[in-house]
Amino acid sequence: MKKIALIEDDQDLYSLIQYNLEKEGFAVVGLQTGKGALELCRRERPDLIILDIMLPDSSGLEICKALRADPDLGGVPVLFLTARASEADRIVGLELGANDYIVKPFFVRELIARIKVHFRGPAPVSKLLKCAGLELDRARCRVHLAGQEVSLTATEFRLLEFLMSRPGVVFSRQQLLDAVWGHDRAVTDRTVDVYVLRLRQKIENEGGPAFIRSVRGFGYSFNSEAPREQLQ
Amino acid sequence: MKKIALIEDDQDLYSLIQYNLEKEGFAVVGLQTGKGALELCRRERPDLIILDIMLPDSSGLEICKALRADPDLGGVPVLFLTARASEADRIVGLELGANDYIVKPFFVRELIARIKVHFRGPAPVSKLLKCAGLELDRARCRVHLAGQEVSLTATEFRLLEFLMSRPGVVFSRQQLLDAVWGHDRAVTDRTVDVYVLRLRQKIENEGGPAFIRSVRGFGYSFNSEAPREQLQ
DNA sequence: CCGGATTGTAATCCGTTCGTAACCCCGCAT
DNA sequence: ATGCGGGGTTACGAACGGATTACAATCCGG
Repeated sequence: MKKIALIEDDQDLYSLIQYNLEKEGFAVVGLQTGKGALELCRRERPDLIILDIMLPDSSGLEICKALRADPDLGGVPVLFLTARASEADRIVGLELGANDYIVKPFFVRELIARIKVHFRGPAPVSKLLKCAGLELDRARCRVHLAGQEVSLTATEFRLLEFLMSRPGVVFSRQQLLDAVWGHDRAVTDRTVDVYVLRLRQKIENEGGPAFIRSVRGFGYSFNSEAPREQLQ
Repeated sequence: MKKIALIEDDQDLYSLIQYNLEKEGFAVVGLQTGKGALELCRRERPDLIILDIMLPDSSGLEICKALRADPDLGGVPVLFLTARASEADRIVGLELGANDYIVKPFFVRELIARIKVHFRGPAPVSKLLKCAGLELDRARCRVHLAGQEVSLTATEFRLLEFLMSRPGVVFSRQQLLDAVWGHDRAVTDRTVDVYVLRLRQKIENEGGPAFIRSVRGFGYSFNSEAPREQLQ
């Protein structure tokens, strides 16, 4: 569960935001003054900080500057929430290191949506395709079968990737050629057979599940139906 | 130099934004229609995409969805620029995968500031990248192997830094050229081979770990898998 | 302005991978 | 049985992709 620090002096607004954040499943820690904000963040290590700029005892801008200077908190997204709407204010806020600048009045649900943008992470999470002991890691271009790495060639990898990304769907040889080899390439459709064979030899160690299913007269598909031992 | 794709049908607004982006040192590629936007992005590989929602021939929302589904472009920040100001519109836009949602009319300098937020690097990455005796200090631009300093040229350093910052992820030669050399430079992709070789000669003293992995048909990656002595 | 370092390209070498053709095998319909 | 259509399997030459070397162009400090 993500933890959000909320620094906002207006009691009503504080409660409103807190209520909505908690409804969304976030943990909220916060203050209605600016004084202890830095210490709070150091102690609580929030995943994101919502900062009012005009606080009675100190400026949100100062707090932001201090946060950015802190080696432990420098990477935490800061989101300004303020009534100061002028172009100059916005630019100062953003250039000071804030990740977003929201002007009051604002829509609560937009605030939530913007918070979620930061948690979506710029991390192009390595998309893993998994099925019954078979794991394909797109980012790493690697395939593991029961924990053991299987070495595939580029074409084998792309073919398996395509089939695994649409489990159960049957593709004709021509469709596979278009998708994996490319429309422009002029390749015999029997080539697909050979690659399916090569894949099977590598990932279907005998006794194991039959991952690739031949559909007579139509083509091939990745076996989504709990590909346990084929009992024929 | 960062490259920005601008999809905006209004001619005046397009020119205004283009002028200001270029003044800030960004390279701008763009279209005034939505039709070829996806192809443009696939071809140009921008670092950020500014997208109008209401285009004459297609919807920016659709383009965004397609961008997010593309494995190569899914990680590129998308910034909506639109007159649709309702709460529902904003939420749809942000939840569709946009990284920011700016309502017209807007301040040009705020747009620039928000773009820079994305380039500040969402990377709260540590200044020191380490892996099995290899240490790269971003701030000092120095590399140590088993305590000994290794002297790298600027290009070698940037290439190693990029690879080490995303261990395990495989990058095509083109991606590496875009990231390390920059989009604008016209460089053969074979050049990457040469730099990988030079790096290997400097950091892979024989008998030691194999840090850079060649992935035939795909590209190169930094070896994250506990690159201990190769036992062959 | 010189000389070394750095950068990018071209050319070569070599093992791997690719794609095809040919053949085999199986199930099915006549 | 027999022929046929479609998939499985094998083998092989061609093409590709990556490593490596050599070299020209450019940068940069003295």
